[in-house]
Amino acid sequence: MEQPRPRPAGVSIRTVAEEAGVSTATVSRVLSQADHPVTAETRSRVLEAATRLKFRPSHVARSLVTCSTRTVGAIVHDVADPYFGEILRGLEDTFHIAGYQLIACSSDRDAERELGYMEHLLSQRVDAIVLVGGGIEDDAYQDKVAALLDDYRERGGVVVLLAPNAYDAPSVLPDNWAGSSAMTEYLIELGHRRIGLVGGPSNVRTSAVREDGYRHAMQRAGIFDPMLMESGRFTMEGGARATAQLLGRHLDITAIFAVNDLMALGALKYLASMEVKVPDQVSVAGFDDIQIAEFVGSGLTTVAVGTFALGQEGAHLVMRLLAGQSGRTAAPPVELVIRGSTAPPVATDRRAGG
Amino acid sequence: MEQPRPRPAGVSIRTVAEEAGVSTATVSRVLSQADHPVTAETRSRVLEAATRLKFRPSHVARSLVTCSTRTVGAIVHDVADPYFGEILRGLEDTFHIAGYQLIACSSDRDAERELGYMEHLLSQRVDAIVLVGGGIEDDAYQDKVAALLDDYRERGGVVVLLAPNAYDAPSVLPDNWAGSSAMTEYLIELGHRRIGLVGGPSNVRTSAVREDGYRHAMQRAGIFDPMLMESGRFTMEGGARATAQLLGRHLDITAIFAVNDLMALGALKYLASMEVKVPDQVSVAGFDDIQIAEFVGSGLTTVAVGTFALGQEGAHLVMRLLAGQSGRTAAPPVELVIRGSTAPPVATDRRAGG
DNA sequence: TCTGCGGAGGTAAACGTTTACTTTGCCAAA
DNA sequence: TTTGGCAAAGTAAACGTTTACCTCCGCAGA
Repeated sequence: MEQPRPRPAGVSIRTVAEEAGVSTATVSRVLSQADHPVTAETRSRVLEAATRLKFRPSHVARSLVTCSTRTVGAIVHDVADPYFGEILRGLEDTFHIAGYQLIACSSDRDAERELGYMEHLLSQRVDAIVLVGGGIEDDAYQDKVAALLDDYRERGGVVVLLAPNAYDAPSVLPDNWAGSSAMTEYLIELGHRRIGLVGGPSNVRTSAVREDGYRHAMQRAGIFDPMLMESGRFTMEGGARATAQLLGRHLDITAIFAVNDLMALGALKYLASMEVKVPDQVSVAGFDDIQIAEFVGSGLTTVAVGTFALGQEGAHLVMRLLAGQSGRTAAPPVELVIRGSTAPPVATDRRAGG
Repeated sequence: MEQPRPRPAGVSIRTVAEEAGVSTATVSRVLSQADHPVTAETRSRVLEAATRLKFRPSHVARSLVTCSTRTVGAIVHDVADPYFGEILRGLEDTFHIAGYQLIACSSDRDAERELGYMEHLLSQRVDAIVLVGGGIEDDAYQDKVAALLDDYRERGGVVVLLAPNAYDAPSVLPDNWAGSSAMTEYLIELGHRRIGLVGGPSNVRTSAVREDGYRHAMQRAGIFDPMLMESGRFTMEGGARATAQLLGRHLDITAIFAVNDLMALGALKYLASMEVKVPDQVSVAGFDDIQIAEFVGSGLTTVAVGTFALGQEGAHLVMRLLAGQSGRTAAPPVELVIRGSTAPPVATDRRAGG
């Protein structure tokens, strides 16, 4: 199984100690900046020996004794998805400053795979686990997750949520519901009535919450119609397909709200292929405000969740918890970003009797 | 410095051994699937005890003795950049199957930061380091990298390159030069003569290589003009800015070739804001074929490097090397992907006496 | 009956650090 | 001169595994 790598002629702390003519304790004290006093002369002797031998303390040995790996695992749905990429970057940046490493895990929204990753991370003894992707709605899976994570936290592990999840833990969650209903309201205010919703997989919580915000706003305006909803995978293909479905129903849809930017891009692509003008004939709005959103066509109207900042906040929360401080769950505000893909519907009503 | 997490009432292999009434060696043999024989009855006793105690072997202790962390570090320029995100995903997927973890490091094309990450990874005793981003052109930096990595490899570490680098190591490199010259030739064949090049940072090797392919093709056609070249950061903003510069020179540019898709998106954005029609007035081509390329407007013409596959190949190469097999450097072919953003230049020549 | 062998299990020494607990001087105060 | 205290260093026991050896036992072959 394990390829038995030949044990390298290891230069360990002991080698350095001999070279410098001191004990290993002293070397450790110098190299790990412990607060034990060491004379300047001894210190420099150690430092010199260390560089001469190209010594680099083994993080794994250190972890074993300190019970801290200074590593955190982030479980996302897909690193290749810009939304997660950006959050990851936020996490990484602030963790990096504090000397923490980040292990990225793409669960692909697959319960099996996600659990596998979690177990791996637990074995790895990561100091914390950040659940970036939304939880999956599946009882058996949720039970296992809860068992695993409860156990983990009992043993000192820290868990932080960056998306809605059935599992309860400190979190920093953008207000998906508010963003979604606000965007829907905005479209309604523009004058749209037949607003199609392009939703994500029904078993992903984030998606469900955003759909709910839409539904609420539509109902409040008295124009909700379940036929206006369609869902697909959280990808561009998924968005294109769902849009095709929606338009295929001939409901005189004048606006499409996709619950994530990638799906909105798919919608745009489909509309372009059908030669439907955006926003002249159909408005399109997304959610997330990933970086490209600003650069596609005349800009995609969307809900900014501040991906990068979200990651940073998450990392800070993790570190506060690690330091034993009580991490308060936070809910950063979301913000409507109006760009060129939305406009009032055309005044001319194609239906008889307006 | 280190927050001294209270040493958890650890359930270790010893606890399990006692619970099952066997020695730690036996527990280890059962749990690590060693080939030492164990009776079915003992095995099940151990397994039972382990689950009863929720025992999960410590990867860090195991790493200490096996000299293998089953972890590899990937240094990219930016996880939030789709190009790297996709490669990372390819790496992760195939590493995951083999039970390896991936630590993602965004160097931000900063020599200091990259070196810091490398040192961190070495301390961490990762089994391999994958350099995904192109090397930076800076002698002092390159020397340090070489010193670090040479030392690392002497001690059994594996280094793999996924982009051109001054440092020499096994690699899988898409043929950047060929792709770039092929794309330029394609634009020339379409009839374009004034083809602007939107280049990346001059100190990033990948960028330099791609620019060189362009230059070669242009010179071969006898239409090279350094004024047609402009560069910026490898981002959408960078692309937009460089495009603005280029067009500001009034060179009758009819096509723009950006050396990466993100920059091409920036170019598209700028052109849209200037109400320049693509491809009617100006053709735009990119490089990389990131996922969104297909979904922006009528599709971005680009050079596919097979990001995902590149990652997969890279991971396989790493594992071959780790297994002691000689990893042959590979150069997967690139491929022109023609989409809607390119077309022959307009026949009407605005210049007098054309 | 003896020998040898192989299966099943145990013992204990690593692996490379940190750190609680010494020890050793040295100096000031009594 | 003793005492106490403190700075600077050393000793050795962890941390949680793996694994090279060793032991024990039962059984087949001579």
